[in-house]
Amino acid sequence: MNKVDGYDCDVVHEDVIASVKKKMLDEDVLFDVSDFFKILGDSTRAKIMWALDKNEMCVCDLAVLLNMTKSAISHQLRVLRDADLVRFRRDGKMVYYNLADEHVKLIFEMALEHVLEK
Amino acid sequence: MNKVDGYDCDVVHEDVIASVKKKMLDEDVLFDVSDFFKILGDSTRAKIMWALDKNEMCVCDLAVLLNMTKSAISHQLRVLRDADLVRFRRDGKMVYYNLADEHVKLIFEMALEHVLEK
DNA sequence: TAAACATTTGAACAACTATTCAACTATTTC
DNA sequence: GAAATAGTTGAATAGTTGTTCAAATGTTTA
Repeated sequence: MNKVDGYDCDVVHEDVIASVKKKMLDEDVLFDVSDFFKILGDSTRAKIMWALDKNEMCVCDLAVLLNMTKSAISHQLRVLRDADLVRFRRDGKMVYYNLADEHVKLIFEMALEHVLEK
Repeated sequence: MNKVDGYDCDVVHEDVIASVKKKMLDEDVLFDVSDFFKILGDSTRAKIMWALDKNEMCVCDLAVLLNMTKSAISHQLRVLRDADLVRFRRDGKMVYYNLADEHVKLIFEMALEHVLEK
């Protein structure tokens, strides 16, 4: 099934492959980038990020706004925290969340433009 | 467990919730946006998009470049095609793929900036 | 037409993930 | 200190998804 080099096809454009390979980002970086997209690739987290871009909110606010349990929201906020996309501050019983990153806003807007362009 | 309105907590910032709700995007749009991110949120697809941004390539080229089977690449190319992120042209036995969207390049670069900023 | 090669596809399997539920911590207020 | 409220967490479950494998399609060439 496989060819000499372990590939299951002939190498047809070695020059292109070599040229692209040279320009390719480090594998780790590409993993980090796709991990970043993976986080925005869940609609609950996307909604949370979108909401926090408009206003600082507590867990309860987010739960009411998105019509979900506090637990579900809290789990996703943990993911966002671990990814350094949100920050939080405690005030009494409540914990208020904020966006940690301004890039996200721009990326969001650009993705939105793409989606609406159909 | 739940309160009057079916929420499991008191509504503490009704004004904020109302204000954000008004600004919130249509649910369908938010789903589309997160679906878009979901597609870039896989490292194989991210690598394919990155490679195609550098050069038009056939399935075989991509398989060799990314050290994967043609089948695996082809499956992911189908996902990218269904999402209108790549276009293809057939030339004899080979099928060449291209980026279909220029937004992606910018979004990618911005995400990269974010990732490298640590 | 048959053989060879590039690509596609469907089914199956393994790995991952989002939500639920119940139990827990932290803070305030009575 | 006890009760009430806000939030967090771990385990379990159900749903999703990426890769593999085998079989298929489409195209060229002998």
